[in-house]
Amino acid sequence: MELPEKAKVFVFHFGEMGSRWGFNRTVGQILALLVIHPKALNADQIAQTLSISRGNVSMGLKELQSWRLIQLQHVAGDRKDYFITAGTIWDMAKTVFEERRKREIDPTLSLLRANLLEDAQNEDEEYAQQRIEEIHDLLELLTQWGDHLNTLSPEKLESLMKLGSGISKLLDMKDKIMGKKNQD
Amino acid sequence: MELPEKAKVFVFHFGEMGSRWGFNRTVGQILALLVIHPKALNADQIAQTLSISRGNVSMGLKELQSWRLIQLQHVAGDRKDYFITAGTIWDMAKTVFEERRKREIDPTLSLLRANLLEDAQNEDEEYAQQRIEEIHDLLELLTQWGDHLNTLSPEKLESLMKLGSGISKLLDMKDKIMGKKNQD
DNA sequence: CATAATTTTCAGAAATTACTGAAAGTTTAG
DNA sequence: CTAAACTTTCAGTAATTTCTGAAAATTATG
Repeated sequence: MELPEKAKVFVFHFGEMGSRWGFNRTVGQILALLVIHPKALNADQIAQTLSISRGNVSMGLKELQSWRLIQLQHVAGDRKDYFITAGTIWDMAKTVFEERRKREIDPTLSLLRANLLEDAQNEDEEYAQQRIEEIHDLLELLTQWGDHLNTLSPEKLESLMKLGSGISKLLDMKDKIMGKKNQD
Repeated sequence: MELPEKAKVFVFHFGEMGSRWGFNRTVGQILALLVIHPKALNADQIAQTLSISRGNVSMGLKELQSWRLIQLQHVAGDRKDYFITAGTIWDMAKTVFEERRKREIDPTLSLLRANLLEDAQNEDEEYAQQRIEEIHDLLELLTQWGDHLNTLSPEKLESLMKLGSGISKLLDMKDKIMGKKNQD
């Protein structure tokens, strides 16, 4: 399957960006291909289109499934496994945020929780302790906030994001009404 | 300089997580070390403490400066360059978000902008075009939102994040008051 | 159950990324 | 200007990651 020029540019770009997004070139390319392709594709089609080995495609698809970004789709009368992207672009973005949090924040948060309670032995350790605690609190806040945002419907989330500078006014408004009860 | 056990755990963990955060092991370790160390450190101290080569430290410090996460500090009576972390943990988190956006989103946004305007030649290209456009819109929205959040004071940002599920109510409130003017 | 179709695994090869340490470059002091 | 103190660069090496392709495992068909 030969891709149109524009599609190629898109796919190669995803390949190049892949490593910055947490996966490798091939995985990036496979994802890009599935994103722009209207119909489900099987592993051989992907391998042939991207000129990569069958084994590599298998590993890439596994990786993308672990990210919950693609899903299997069976095609009637065909024994092969076909794949499509999981949900809308918006869904995928949410998933990426969640998965990245799992991989980039959760391990650190666990470690800090486990190591946080013991007290410091001297002044230097006291300082270290404090900064580690700050990191812990920040990561915890971020995590909780991410959870909350994830419970919002796409519409609400979108309208929140589109508030722009309105968010500041809204916060002021809330403070007035609530009488700054939650201030610390 | 020998680190206390707890500090070691922290530093090594940052080293291991480094690659997930967009830099390498050494850079992660140097950052962690500077975060928990109360005083500024010079390159030799860092190299010795982490048991890595002087050249590697030089490259790592350069990288961390390009991330705007550390800054030079001169120590009176000493010709060596000393380094400390740039700002509070909170400041650093903001910086990381900004820098990651630059590295992970901006290049894609540029490409999509440049490639978005031409029209599709057939049905398949039309589909690809639409999905690419969705990605473009999403990235643009994310970027703008990030910009807005960055203009908020740390206090306001924190109070926004601490709203939790209150954010949903606040949005409803706003819709009522504004008469859903901005709805699309 | 046998066999054909398909997917997965994984050892070795290739490609990429990170690190060392010595040489080159820069800055400061006298 | 010269020398000493310090930093950066970078060629070569080491470590890590990715990729291939053939063999093993799995799944479906008759």
